[in-house]
Amino acid sequence: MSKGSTVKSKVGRPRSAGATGSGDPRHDVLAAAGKLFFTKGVAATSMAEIAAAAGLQPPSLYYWFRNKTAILGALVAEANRVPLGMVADVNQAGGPAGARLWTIICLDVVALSALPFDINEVHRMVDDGSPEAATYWAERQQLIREVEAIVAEGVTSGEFRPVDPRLTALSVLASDEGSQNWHRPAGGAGAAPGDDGAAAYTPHQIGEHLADLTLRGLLTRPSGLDSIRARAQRSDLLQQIAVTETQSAVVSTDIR
Amino acid sequence: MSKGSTVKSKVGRPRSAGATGSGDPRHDVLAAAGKLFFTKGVAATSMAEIAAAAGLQPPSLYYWFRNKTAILGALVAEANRVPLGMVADVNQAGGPAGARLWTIICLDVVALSALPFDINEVHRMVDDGSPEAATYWAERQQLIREVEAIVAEGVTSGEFRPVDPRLTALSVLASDEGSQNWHRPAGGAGAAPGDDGAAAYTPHQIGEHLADLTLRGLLTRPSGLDSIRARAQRSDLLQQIAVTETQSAVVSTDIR
DNA sequence: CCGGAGTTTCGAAGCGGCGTCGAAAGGCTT
DNA sequence: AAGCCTTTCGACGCCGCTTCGAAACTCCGG
Repeated sequence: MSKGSTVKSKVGRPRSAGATGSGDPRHDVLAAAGKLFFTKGVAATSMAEIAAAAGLQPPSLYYWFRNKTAILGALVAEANRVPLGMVADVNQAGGPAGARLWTIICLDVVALSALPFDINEVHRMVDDGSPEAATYWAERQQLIREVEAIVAEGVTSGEFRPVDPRLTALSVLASDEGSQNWHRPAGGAGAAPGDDGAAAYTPHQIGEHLADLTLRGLLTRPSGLDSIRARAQRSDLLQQIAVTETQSAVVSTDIR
Repeated sequence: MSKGSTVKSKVGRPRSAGATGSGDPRHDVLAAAGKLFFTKGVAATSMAEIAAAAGLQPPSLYYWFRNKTAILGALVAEANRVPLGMVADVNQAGGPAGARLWTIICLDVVALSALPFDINEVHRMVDDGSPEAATYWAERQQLIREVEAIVAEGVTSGEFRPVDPRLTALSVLASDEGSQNWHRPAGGAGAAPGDDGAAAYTPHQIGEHLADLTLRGLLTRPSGLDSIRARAQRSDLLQQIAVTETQSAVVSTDIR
């Protein structure tokens, strides 16, 4: 076994079509799959299409990935890890729970929107017993717990109303995940067929709106929202939004 | 053509298995499909399984429904119509925009939770050009517009902060649709595999929590939330929740 | 009682998607 | 030159949705 990725190797049977791509077939497959998942949706994308886009015949995909779910799994790995890392950064930066939560909501919306697929579609495809499914769900549970902890902290400090932290954390993530597909080409729930939809809004706008709405709903002293926004904007964490936005959609960074 | 539904007719070729069910095959198919969609999810349910549960062979399904999407479409018809009728009722009952919106959010969560399938799964399956898809999306657009109108009304009256009505309406519906699957048996995003999940909460609890959070985020005078809750609880509209909850899941009322 | 029309069901088969198997076609090492 | 390893592919099986045409029965008119 080897699968010498990131190395442009000349070993192995040559392709029927001339060699195309970067020299790292695994990366090419993920890039092709991400692009197709983005434009057509996951279920509507066939292995044959992915193979063709990657310059391979369909069976060759199974040398690099166990099955279609594994391809999705490799792309999905980002889906929780990016927000999780973000939460860690925000927590390390410190500050009141309100400011941290505001930043997290805003960044989470942008991060989810930047994914090459609708995260809701993933929740249905990855419900088998595969290993990547297990890690995905475990990481997602951790993300919920992290948000829950921040909410709980805000409640005990008196910064937030006495809400149920777990329920609130779930609500926050549900909003984020529900809004991330408004601007997708393939039948988004907001940008429905035959309608202008919500494509007019940028992920950044949506994130700020959602963060405002949620925080104002939580704060004991709603007038504190302005200072929270100010503090969050000052933090350089929001600068990363620009980065995340540009690298969007098409899996430019290599998946690992 | 006839398809004499609701009539227990003795015409037609007899079934290989003895005649089972209510005498209305169309209804039997929908009931069987609803039950299976609920327990296994839509994608994981095969036509053969639906046929078996309805006491038919697979091809016979296509006498009553054009295809699998049509079965889903018949079940989905409720998904928008119930909330739409509810919004009409609430608007007719009158009162300030805040109280109406609170009731709508709460009822919408309960109504969506009572559906025999995950509405998010529908958003992906019904993106073809079929007629029931068109009506579904049209009705959904109308639901968005109704909520948007209430928000706009609250904003102009000064009851709500000056938010973007459309963005807010989309956020509200996104939350509702994101939370409706926390208590489903088949891989809900909240009640994830290998975790206690959010199954502990009833749809009613979730709805009230979401309504509180959203309304408090919108109200110019957050302290008004208490009176809104009181007013909403007084309205007999909430009594319908009990009804909706009992008739849940399994498509007891005949679909038309 | 007979024959045709209408209704409902089914068996056989097509098609397209995912995934497997074993072999083929190269380079690399000895 | 002879293996060995890596990568790719062709042929194939299986399962899902769906179509087609015929079968099986009732009903009704004569």
